[in-house]
Amino acid sequence: MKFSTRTEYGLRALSQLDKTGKKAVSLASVAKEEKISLAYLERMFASLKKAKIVKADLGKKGGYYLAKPAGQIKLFDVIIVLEGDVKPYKCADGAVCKPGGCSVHRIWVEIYKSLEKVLKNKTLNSL
Amino acid sequence: MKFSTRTEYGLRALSQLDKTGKKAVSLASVAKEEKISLAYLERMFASLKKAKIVKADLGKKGGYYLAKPAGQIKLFDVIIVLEGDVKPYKCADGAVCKPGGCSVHRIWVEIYKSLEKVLKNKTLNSL
DNA sequence: CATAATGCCGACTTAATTAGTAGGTTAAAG
DNA sequence: CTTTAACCTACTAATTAAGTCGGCATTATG
Repeated sequence: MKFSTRTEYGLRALSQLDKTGKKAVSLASVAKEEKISLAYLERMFASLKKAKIVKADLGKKGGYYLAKPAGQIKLFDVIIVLEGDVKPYKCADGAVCKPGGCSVHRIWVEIYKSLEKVLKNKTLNSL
Repeated sequence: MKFSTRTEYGLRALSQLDKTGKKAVSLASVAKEEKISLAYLERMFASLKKAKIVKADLGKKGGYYLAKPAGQIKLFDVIIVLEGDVKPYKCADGAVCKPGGCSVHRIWVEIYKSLEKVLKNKTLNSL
C-alpha cells in the first residue's frame, strides 16, 4: 500500500504547471526544476493528456497546461491515471469467495471507499 | 495502491484459525482449505509469529493459534506485518521538499492517516 | 524407539511490475 | 530552415512480489 514514484512525479509536475502562471510550460523546464527524467515525464504526460487532465500546445513556445483550473482537478482522477487501474480484490475461487464477495473483500471495499473520499475532496489546489 | 496477495492470503488464513474452534490449526489444513501453497504460508506465519499475532505449538498435533482473541487483533497490525514497512514518501531532494515535508508529502500523510483510522477500528472479528 | 506430523529456517527461482532509456517523427515560431 | 517543443514506440534495467525446495527440530503416539 504505497504510492509509486510515478504518482509523486506526476503531482509535483502538475503543480509546476500551475505555479508559473504561464500559459504553456515545457516538460524540459519541469524536468529541470523537479529533477525528473524528461523521457519519463513525456510518457506520463501522454497519459495525463489522454485523460483530459492537461492539454498541450505543439511547437516552439509550446508546452503543457492544466485542462481546468487547479481547484477543479481532483487528486483522485490524477492518481487513477498515474497508478493505473485500481484493481478490485479478487478471491481465488468460488469455494472461498461467496457470490456477494468474501469477508476479506468487503473490508477491502470499505478501505477503498475511505481513500476515495479523501482523494475526491482534494484538488491540485491542496498541494 | 493495492493490497498484495500476501495480505489476502494472510487474512484468509488467520480467519481459518478462529473459525475451527480447535486449539491449534496446522498450516497443512489451512493450505488445503484456502488453496494456498504450504511453503508460502509457512513463511508468512513466521512473520506473524514474530509480530506476536499468532503463537505455535510444535510437533504432532501442533499448529498455530491466535495470540489474542480475534476481537483484540487489529487489522492494522496484521497488514503492517504482511505488507511490510509502510514506507514514508520521500521527496527527491531538499530543494523540492521543504524541511517540514513538501506539499505532496503532506497529502500522502493525510491519506495514510485515514487508512490507519479504518484499519485500527477493525479487528479479525470484522472478517 | 520409530515414525509421522508438525513448525522452523535459509537459499533459491520465477514472474510481474515499475522505473528508466533511446531514437526517432511531427508541429509551430521566428 | 533551424530551433524547440510535443508525440510515439520499442527496448532495457531494477526492484519487488510470489512461489519453491531441501533439510532440520520438536513432539505425540503406537
